[in-house]
Formats: sequence, structure tokens, C-alpha cells
Amino acid sequence: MSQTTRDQMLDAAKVLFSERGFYGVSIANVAGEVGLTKQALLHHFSTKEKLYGEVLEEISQHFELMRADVLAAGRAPEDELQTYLLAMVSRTPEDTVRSRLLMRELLDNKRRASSAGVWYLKGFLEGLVEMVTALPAWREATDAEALAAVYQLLGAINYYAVSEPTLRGIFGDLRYDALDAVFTEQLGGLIQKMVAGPSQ
Amino acid sequence: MSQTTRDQMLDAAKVLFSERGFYGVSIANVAGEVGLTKQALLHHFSTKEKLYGEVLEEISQHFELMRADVLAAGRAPEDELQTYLLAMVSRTPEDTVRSRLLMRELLDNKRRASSAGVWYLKGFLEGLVEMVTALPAWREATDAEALAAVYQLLGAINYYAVSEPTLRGIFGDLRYDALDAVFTEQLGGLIQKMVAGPSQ
DNA sequence: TTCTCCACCTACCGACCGGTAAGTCATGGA
DNA sequence: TCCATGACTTACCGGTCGGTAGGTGGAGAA
Repeated sequence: MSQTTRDQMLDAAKVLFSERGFYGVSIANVAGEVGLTKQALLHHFSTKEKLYGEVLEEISQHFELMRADVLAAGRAPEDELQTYLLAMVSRTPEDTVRSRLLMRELLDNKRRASSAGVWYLKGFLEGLVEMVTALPAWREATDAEALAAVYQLLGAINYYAVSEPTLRGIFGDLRYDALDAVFTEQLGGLIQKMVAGPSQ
Repeated sequence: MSQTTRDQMLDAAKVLFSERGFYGVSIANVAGEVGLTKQALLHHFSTKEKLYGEVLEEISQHFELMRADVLAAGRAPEDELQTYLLAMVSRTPEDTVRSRLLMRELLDNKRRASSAGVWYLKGFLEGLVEMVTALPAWREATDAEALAAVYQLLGAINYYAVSEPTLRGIFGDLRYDALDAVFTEQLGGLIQKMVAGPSQ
């Protein structure tokens, strides 16, 4: 439990940014979450932008790491991709936070990160394309085709991952749980179909 | 071209909120966009929340209307659903704005609208489920199964619709255009497969 | 002409924003 | 013992936020 103040702040920032977005969170909010003043936060991260940047850096590193883990096991490329994608659906609280941050980055980067010129998702997407084109069934497909297929799955996964509160609110807990059960199953089928190759 | 001040403000708000989110836009920004002061805006919409609410109201009405149009043509249910979904992919600037607002609502409503208890997406989602269960091939499926299927398509469509700036930034205009061409094609295939029935 | 209403204005409020400046206090090495 | 460093504090800055108060001026009804 000996987590440094800096790491505590990063964790708090991750959750708050994922819930309310860059503009919806003040550095005082983040610092308050760990019981300190905003100047304590500024001591560790000189600006709000840098704090946000480190949060994104961390999630992109997480995906990088996850991919390395999957590849290290030395299984069939089909297995690797399937495992990698299904790991994103698992939706632990941390997974949900990452999905939300990813989605916010997609929505906001036109205004924010693009001015900084940093694309935190680049490595992640390129890694995915690489994994798809490594599949025998996709060998003759272009990168664009692989990316399109992967992006559709990514959308299906993350859109849903982010929607829990809304879906619970609209349909109630009971029907949401029913939905959740069939969703993961159907998604598995969708992934399997994609892995099997482009639909000619 | 005789648009009321009120409507001009609503249009400006729609674009700004879609680009920067609720917290990223001030009422002075919106009013400035039509050459007036923020007090002029507050004259028409008493609070910022109400302005945002009307924006969401408008897009949910748009989907309601679109569905009514599709149903009025009296075609086969398969055709109806396909047309409805493909209309969202078309991605005129207005479509993109709507996709972005929808996605922001999914991300933010836990903090914002849920306290108001209003679910702007409810009618939209229920309408979609209704259209799926009207398909002969889906007659025996549960509502949860239909919703799951539809939600996956919704995710694939909207996640991509929102990603244009990011994808252009990462891959460049050339590769983005290549991606765009194959994406819509593949998505059409995905929709067709869904319409054909649940994958047992 | 007077009155009312609408659309919009300037002026202002308290709260909060990100960030700076300058300090306090504990730790630990020379 | 002295000094440096790191982790934090209070005090404060200029600026912006959403919103209120109290107008002004023009159009139309009486």
C-alpha cells in the first residue's frame, strides 16, 4: 500500500478525467481526492496538460504491455488476437476507465492533443493492424482492410463498455444484466468471424 | 435564411458542444458565435443546462423523425433497418455532429443528465430494438439479443464516425481515404449479416 | 400619446480556474 | 553543524465562469 503521492495523484486523475473529461476536472479536484492542495499536484506535474499527458501515456503503455504479454505466450495468431480483444471486454473497473479515456481522447484530441501533435493511440492501432495481418486468413488483405475490420470491433467493444450507466438507467438493472450476458457472447462470435478472415 | 436568433444559437451550441463538450464551452462562446452577448443567450435559454437539454432533445427528435420516414415508405423490414442504419454512416457534417453529441452524452450523463433523470437515447434505442424484432429472422430472439446486436453495430458506426480527425492525424489523409472506402463497404456487410438473423 | 412587451445591452456578483511566489518543515549527507 | 533538497503549505494573481440586476430602445396595441 506504499504508493507514492505522485502515483496516487495519477490514479485519481485517471478516474476523474475518465468520468468528467479534461475540462470537467480541476487540478484542485484531483489533489483533493488524495487529501492535498493543488499546489502539491503542481509540484509533481508542472501543468494540468502534463498531468493529462501522463495519464494517456500510462494507458497506451498498458496496451503495449498487454500486447507484449499476449505475444510472449507464443500461441497461434488467431488465439493471440482473440485474447487481446476479449481482454478489453472483460470490464474490470480499470478497463472501463481506460475505455472512457480512450473515447474522450478520440472526441477531444482535435481540440487538445492535435495542437501538441501527440497521438497516444498510434502505437495501439498499429499494433492491432499488425496482429490482424499476421493471420493467415488476412495475409492478402491490405492494411486498410485490416484496420477497418479491427476498428469495427473496437467500436463495438468500447461503445458498449462506456454505456453501462446509460443502459442501466434506461432499461433498469434487471434487463441490463440480461443484455450483458448475451452481449459478451455475441461479441465473441463477432470476433471469431473477423479472425476467420475478410468476408471476401 | 430568416432563422430566428434562438435557432441560430441552438445550431451554434450543437456544433460547439459536439466539438468541446459541455464543460469546454461557455455560454459566451455560443452567443459570440452568432454575434451577441451571453445575456442575449440567457434571455432565450434561462440556463446553460437548458440550452444543452434542448440540443439533445433536437437530435433525439431527428432520429425519431428519420425512423418515421423510413417506416412510412412501407418497405420490407430488412430494407427499413438497413436504410436506417446506413443513413447514420453517411456522415454529412450534421451526422458527425450528432454522432459526437451522442457519444458525449454516453460519457457524461452519469454525472450530468442522470441527476436530471432524463434519458434522451431511450426512444432511439427502443425504436431500434423494435425494428430488429420486426424482422422475420429475429422473431424468436429476445429483446436483449436484439439490443446487443444493434448496439454492436451502433458502436462500430459511431466510434468510427467520431474518429476521423484522429485517424487522419495518425495515418495521414491518403491512408485515411483508403480506409474510409473499405470501411463503409465492410460495414454494409456487417449490417447485412445482422439483418440476416442472429448467428444461432 | 402612453403603455407594455420583447430583444438585447452594460455592469456587476461570487466562485472558481490554472498558475506563481515565497515560505515551512523534515530528511539526510558533508 | 550547516546546507541542500524534496514535499508540501498559505497567500495571491489575473482571468473566466454561470448567473443576476437593471437598464435601453424599438414595435405594436390602447
